[in-house]
Amino acid sequence: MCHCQGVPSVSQAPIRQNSVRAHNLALVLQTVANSADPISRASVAGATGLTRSTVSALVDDLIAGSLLTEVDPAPRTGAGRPAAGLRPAPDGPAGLGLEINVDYRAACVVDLTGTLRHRLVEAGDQRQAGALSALTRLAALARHRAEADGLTVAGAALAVPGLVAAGGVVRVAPNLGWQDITIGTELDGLPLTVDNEANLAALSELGVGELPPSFIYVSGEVGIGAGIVLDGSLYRGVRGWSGEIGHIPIDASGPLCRCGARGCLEQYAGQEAMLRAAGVTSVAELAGADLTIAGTALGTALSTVVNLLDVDTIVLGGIYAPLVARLRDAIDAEIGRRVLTGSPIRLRAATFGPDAAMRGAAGAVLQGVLNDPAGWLARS
Amino acid sequence: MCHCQGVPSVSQAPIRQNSVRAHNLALVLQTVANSADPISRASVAGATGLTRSTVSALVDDLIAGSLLTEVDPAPRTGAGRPAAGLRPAPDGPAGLGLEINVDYRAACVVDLTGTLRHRLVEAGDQRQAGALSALTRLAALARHRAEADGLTVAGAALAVPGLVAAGGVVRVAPNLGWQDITIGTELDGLPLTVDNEANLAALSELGVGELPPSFIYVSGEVGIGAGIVLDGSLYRGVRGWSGEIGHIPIDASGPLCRCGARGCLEQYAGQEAMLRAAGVTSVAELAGADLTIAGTALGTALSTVVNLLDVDTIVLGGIYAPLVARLRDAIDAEIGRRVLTGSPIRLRAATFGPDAAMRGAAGAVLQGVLNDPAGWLARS
DNA sequence: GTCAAATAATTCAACCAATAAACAAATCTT
DNA sequence: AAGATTTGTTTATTGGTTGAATTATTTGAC
Repeated sequence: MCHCQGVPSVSQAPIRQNSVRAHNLALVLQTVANSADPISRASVAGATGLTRSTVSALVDDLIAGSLLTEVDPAPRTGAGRPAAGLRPAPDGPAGLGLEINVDYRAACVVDLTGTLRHRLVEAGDQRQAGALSALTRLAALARHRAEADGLTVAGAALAVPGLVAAGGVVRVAPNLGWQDITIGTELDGLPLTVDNEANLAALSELGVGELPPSFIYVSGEVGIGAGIVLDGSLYRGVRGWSGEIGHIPIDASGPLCRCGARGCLEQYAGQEAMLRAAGVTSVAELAGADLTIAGTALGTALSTVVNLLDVDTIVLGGIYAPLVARLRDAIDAEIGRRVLTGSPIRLRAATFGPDAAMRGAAGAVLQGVLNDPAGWLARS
Repeated sequence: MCHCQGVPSVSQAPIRQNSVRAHNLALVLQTVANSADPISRASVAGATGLTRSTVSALVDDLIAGSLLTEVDPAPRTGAGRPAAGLRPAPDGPAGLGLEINVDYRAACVVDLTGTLRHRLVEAGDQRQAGALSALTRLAALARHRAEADGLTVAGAALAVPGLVAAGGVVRVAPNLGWQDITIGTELDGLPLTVDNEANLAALSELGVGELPPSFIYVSGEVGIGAGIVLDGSLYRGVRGWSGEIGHIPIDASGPLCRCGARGCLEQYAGQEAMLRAAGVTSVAELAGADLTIAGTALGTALSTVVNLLDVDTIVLGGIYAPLVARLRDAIDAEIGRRVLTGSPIRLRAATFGPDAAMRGAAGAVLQGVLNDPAGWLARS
């Protein structure tokens, strides 16, 4: 019948008075969290558009719930009563970030201030049976230490190098040899989310520096994956399988790829291809090699991504992070040639290096609290 | 300082009581608009989660503002007082959709029920000076006719085959020979938005049929563009230049493209390439031709898009729309080979054919009203 | 044919949360 | 020491939703 008006863009849920408070609690909490320095109630009111009295009431709730704390007033500027500074509480909820990869498992705890409180890494081949229960033990240890600090772990997120479907099901993780492994949505009573390693690594960059609203995080490992952040939030795709850029065709007559096609990106910029081209055996040795071939292939593939999505920032992570200086020229040249709009692209190395996925996982948990502090406060 | 929590995902604006009403008005209006049949206040309450009394109050406002009307009750089912049916009003706000292309200009008026009320098309080369003022006259005529029907034109949107920046500036429209043309944000006192033709055409598909939340609209014309709809809303990119898929590399040793690279998609599936390959001179004759080369190239490029964005629906528009049957096999084969996740992809022809961009433009205006009915009601 | 049951829609008192304005607190300026 | 200035709290008011009671209108049963 009526075609043209499209699907609703207003969220499906009704707004009641409760939702107003929930929204404004999140607004106040995030305003404090995104401020570099301690910030006063009055400044929060100014930044959000809420009145000072409303902010005071909301802040009272947030302090009572250990989401904010008052700190000593910032150095004062002029006349007037000195402000009480607000900061995210260092002793409230914390995020438990987990990662499992081919040759290590890891867990970390990050508090609301963004501080890494604990970091546990265990090397070793994870392609064995029992890897998951070892990870569970590691997670329990990290949680125990966090709770000894007075933190309350709000949830856990696990980064996996593979395709993850809803409900914590790993459809396939080729390098781990996993297929249709159900990890579930709970870990020792803690809510658990499982997500692709590149997606969570991309989240770790959100909030770093100048906050680009949209960017692509490219994760170079054995395969090549991408985390796509659009307008400030991670885009996961219909089934959660976005960002598979490893098989963008570079040259139809190129080398045969394990996927069956010829000349995929992975055959030029994948870990093994780069090692082979450079004639070395370890990733560390790549720092001294000529990476023009890989850089050009990456630039070609990223041109397609930029032409399609019009993003202006690309973050290189995984094995690429320490190699950005050597890759930049070839990538820039190719993007300059192929991106029609001539947009300048900012290319930068991942901030957290090998910890990116784990840090992003912990950050994802904390995001949940920041986006719904009312739900956190209402927990029994 | 505090890194990991990321940018706020809660909208920056505070919610006050006004916003509650504004949101719920939109919720009720959209619930009615998205219902195939007339729907009762009670059903709206059930669907939205609001109470019947709240819905009644909101509906009163919407009816008073000519956004909804009561119609005869639907065939009743059992006992009880019969419901009064609600429908979008056919005599309220309307959207004015405009399009300018190489060889025609067009205007249409669509009302809130999705009905096309007027459609004006003028053939002729638009690459001349004065094309814009001719379009302005056509728009005025369409508006005049709509107002003679008792409609109130809420705004206008113009589809242009080129890159459009903020503020109604056409950065470049190669086939029109335009460069840095400022069209502005107003047309005879009406709010005007200017957007890429493929973007608006994509919007025309939103709300058709089973409402896929994410899809790609591919517009085949002289060049090839794409409109990207993710999670129910159009993704425009950082500068509004998303969807440039015409120059995805298909074969590094292929024919030289006007962009300077070799083997771009446009060289296989662009209008001129297809005509040349088929040995015909008009688009209509393509219906009888072998389109395997174009289909394979399209399939290769779309595989990249699907691997990157994990969308499950692709709509083929422009010159591709009537050719879907002949293109499908080659596209499907290529996607089947190259999309690693093995996801089934739905491929379908555009619903509105050559009117897609114009209809989408009108729809975009109506979307604005549907998303902010309170703003519409508050106009003086 | 009348009454009970069922469903739709409206009315009204209660409640929740934000607002605005007045007030209290703490510091700076002169 | 007095006034200016800014922060933070208190209190009455307002807007908007809720929930229960009420009215309206039909079907079905006796």
